[in-house]
Amino acid sequence: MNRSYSIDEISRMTGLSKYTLRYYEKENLLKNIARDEHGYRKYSEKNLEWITFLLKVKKTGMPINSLKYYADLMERGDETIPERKSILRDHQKRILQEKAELSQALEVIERKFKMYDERLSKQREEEGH
Amino acid sequence: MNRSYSIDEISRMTGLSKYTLRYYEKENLLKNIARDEHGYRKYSEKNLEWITFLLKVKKTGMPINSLKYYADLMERGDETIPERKSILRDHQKRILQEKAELSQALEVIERKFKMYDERLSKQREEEGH
DNA sequence: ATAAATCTTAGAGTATACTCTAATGCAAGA
DNA sequence: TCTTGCATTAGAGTATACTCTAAGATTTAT
Repeated sequence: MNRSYSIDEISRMTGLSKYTLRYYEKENLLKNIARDEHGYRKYSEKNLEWITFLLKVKKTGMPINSLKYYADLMERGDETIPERKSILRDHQKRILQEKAELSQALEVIERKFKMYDERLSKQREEEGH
Repeated sequence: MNRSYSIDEISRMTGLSKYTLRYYEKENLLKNIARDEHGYRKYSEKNLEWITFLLKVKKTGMPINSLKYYADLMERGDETIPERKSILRDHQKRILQEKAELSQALEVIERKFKMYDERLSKQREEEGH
């Protein structure tokens, strides 16, 4: 099972437009995409896995530039693993900070809800008298 | 204590540049900012509170347009509280989704770490023999 | 007195990440 | 055969959110 996927299949599977897939390739975020005898892109399982990983990380705020750098490291082989780990560790930290930020925002919103509910019930009281 | 703050003080307190503070005002995200006798902005505590709230929410992904709409609702008075609550509820949902996204990303990154560590220890084994 | 801070409007510039068009051409399916 | 899908390059357009400049004017601080 060494199956490959067309750009349209990958587009549907990842939610990225074909434009974006070609753009990522041009920007060197996606490398080593095979071609069939007519020059059509043939994405491998490995390609798909990388895209999936990339999207997960990108969605959590890693900019394309950093991902490009990471992709370059991957291409350079296993001796770059320590540096890749270090990039991921940094991103991990940012994710944790971001989670803290989100929790704080949830608290702030909860407080607003309470404030609004108090105001609304006061209004109803006044109407009742 | 009805103290007010200059644009420079607010800038330092919020981390927003003066440009951005003026820009937010122009975009109607910030309203009812008083002026002194020379036309200088005098931010009230209320203004500051709103900016703080706005920033917390903005940092968690609410676009300026939505915040502008929210600010408009605030201006229209208490009868818009239900709609404001609904906006905040929607944003709350997005934050929870985002938190889930972040947790998933953390897992993915953890998996990568393990993969890398295995590869590195295999390398060391091979060197050992 | 001089430098630094404030104000205004209008608009240009920057950064990121797409998104699409144009023009051209090959290939496969109904 | 005709439509649809794929390919290319180069560049324009969109959206968001700033960020800064210019030019002129007043005010405040050293």
